[in-house]
Amino acid sequence: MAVTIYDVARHAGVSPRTVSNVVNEYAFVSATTRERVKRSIDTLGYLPNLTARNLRRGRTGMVALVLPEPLHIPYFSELSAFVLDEVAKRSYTAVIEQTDGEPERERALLSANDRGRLFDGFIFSPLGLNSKEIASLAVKAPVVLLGERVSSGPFDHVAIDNVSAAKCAVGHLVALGRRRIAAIGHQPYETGETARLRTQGYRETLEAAGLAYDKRLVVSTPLFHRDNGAEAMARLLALAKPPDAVFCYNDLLAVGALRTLLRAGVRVPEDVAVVGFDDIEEGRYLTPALTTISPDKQAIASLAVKQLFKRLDGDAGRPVDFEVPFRLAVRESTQGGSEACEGPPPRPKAGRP
Amino acid sequence: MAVTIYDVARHAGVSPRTVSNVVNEYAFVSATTRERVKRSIDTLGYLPNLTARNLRRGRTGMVALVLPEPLHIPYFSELSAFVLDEVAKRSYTAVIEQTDGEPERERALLSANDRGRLFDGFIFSPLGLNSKEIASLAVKAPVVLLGERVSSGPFDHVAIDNVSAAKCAVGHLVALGRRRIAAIGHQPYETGETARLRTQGYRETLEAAGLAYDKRLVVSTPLFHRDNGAEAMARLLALAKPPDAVFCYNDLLAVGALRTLLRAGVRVPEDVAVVGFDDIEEGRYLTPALTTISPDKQAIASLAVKQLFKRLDGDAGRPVDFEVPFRLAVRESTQGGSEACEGPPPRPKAGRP
DNA sequence: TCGGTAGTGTACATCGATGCAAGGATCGAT
DNA sequence: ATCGATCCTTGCATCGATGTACACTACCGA
Repeated sequence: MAVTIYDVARHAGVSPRTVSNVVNEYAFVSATTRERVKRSIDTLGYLPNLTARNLRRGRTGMVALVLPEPLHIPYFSELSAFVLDEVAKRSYTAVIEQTDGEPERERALLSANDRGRLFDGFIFSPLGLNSKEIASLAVKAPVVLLGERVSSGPFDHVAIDNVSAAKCAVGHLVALGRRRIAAIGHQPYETGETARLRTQGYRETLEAAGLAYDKRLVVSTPLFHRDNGAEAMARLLALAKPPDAVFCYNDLLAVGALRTLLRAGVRVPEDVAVVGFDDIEEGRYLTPALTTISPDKQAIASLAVKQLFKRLDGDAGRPVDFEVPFRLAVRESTQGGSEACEGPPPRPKAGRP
Repeated sequence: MAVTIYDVARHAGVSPRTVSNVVNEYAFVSATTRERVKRSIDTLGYLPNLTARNLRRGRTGMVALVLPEPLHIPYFSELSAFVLDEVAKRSYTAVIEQTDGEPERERALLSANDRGRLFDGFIFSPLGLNSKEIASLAVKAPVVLLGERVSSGPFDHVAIDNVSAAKCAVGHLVALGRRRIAAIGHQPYETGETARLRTQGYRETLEAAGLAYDKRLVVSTPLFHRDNGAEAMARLLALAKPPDAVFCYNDLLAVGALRTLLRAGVRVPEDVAVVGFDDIEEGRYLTPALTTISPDKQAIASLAVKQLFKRLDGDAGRPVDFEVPFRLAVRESTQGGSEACEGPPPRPKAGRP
């Protein structure tokens, strides 16, 4: 039915191998032959069967982008758009897998128990599995981790410096003269490494500024969604002494917090300033527009994909950690002038010992 | 390296063919053999090589979800999440392709000039190609179209009734007593079928209510993004007689419009009521929360995927049109009581003549 | 004249699974 | 004892491409 390499070979009067050589741009094919074959290919409308090619080459031609949340979470959809593009540039196919943070699903995907070694490599944003579990998985394909560092695990890793970023955000609030600065999004769970780092940055900044660390101002949330933010903010407003600023661990929490504030008639930023994290597009169109930590998502995508393909091409060097640049995007929800605090330069950080 | 069917066969002392029979749950395998093979499979950790299987079966095991906009557009990311799940349920892999509405890219994907018949089927949300062009493509794989109907083309089709939905939205504004109702999102372009239908519903509702159709209140936008909405709203506010309500052709436009209104100190809904279209999560957390037409996205995804798989399973019946249910979600941006107007029941509409 | 090598093209095996068709085994019926 | 039918298992070919190894032609320098 479909045109195969044999059909082309017959039509051009050469062997299938020669057709293959032309298709793959093997150097030693005479100009004449090459032209003849190319004409046959065009005439017949031949397209290589990628399944066959991949079987022969021992690859699947696909990499998975494993996400801990459904695609409708803006941070991940924005990131995914970049990753898809980067992968497509390399004539590979990227498949998005949604784990919903379920450890079982993450395990299954990575250890390829799921669809049967369907992927040549993984870009993995873990949630359900903690560092040790991930490191202990016997994964055969290259994996690049996104997000929190798996300490000295066998994987490459791309992440923002969460402590610095949190310091940047909270420092901004301090500089604006805020004194009761709350935090929304702490996670006392096993997998909440991101949250822990951000809380650390928050705490250190307060202490450096001579502000007391008040437990009641740190609200834990099970997830990082809008409704969690709304609920957390409600709890903060109910305090005897409510905060005059909030640092939300992501923009969705901030969206929810803002909603609660505005519904309660609290003025933002006059009464309460709000800072988010992620810089999703949604935040720029809020009223007031959201001040937020803006990680370079394009950089995350391109560093991760680039590193993954290095591994696919056989690079067997030590695992590498990349630190992704970020900046504070100051907008109306804090309104201060334009504080500058930026992350590191856009390049690799260091190989690990 | 990887465990193959031969390894299992040797280990279990049977032929590869028998292993295959067990894996594929062929009926006539003795309980004893089946058990033995299964044990070997577990012991060795065998996983079928899907590439090989697909080659043999003449399939790729993949379907493409072809989107006209990047994934970070909320409507599409929400829809994609559903589609991915539906496809995964069927042990197939869904791949998201972003065309950015480029006709060339759409053409290439569908006519499989791109990656070489990589997909067994397509769920295609067209933008760059118009009805005729799509219909004229010589696509071999089954295609289910999302969005505007390709009149009597050879494809199955899932869409909302845009005219009714627009009527529902505008009718709601009329019922609230609004008299100068604007529309944002008209598209005089060749591919703007969605927009045209919505404008039609808008216009018919006005006329039915005895309100004049005023060209100046209908603002065209090149795209359906937030900034287009913001800009369009600014233009409307600059009119000598600004509107007292706006019907936006999607929620992103409404987000932008709302932003402009709030920045200008216009009260919503008191001075201007706003209705959107799509019911993205973002709208529910706006202040004021966005009234919007809520299409059943889960239904879109499941109808489209179900129909696609019918085709993959060999159903060669006439092309079918599905009409997707919708409802008006009344929220703060119009604030009226709870108008009810719903779309059709959730089932197939009709086969075409 | 002969060996060497660079340039072209081909034959055959192979990647890992499944379709096909036929070979045995078992059992009941005649 | 023989025949069929049913149940179970297998050998071989095949899906469409590419890796390997080798054959053949020119042309080079010795």
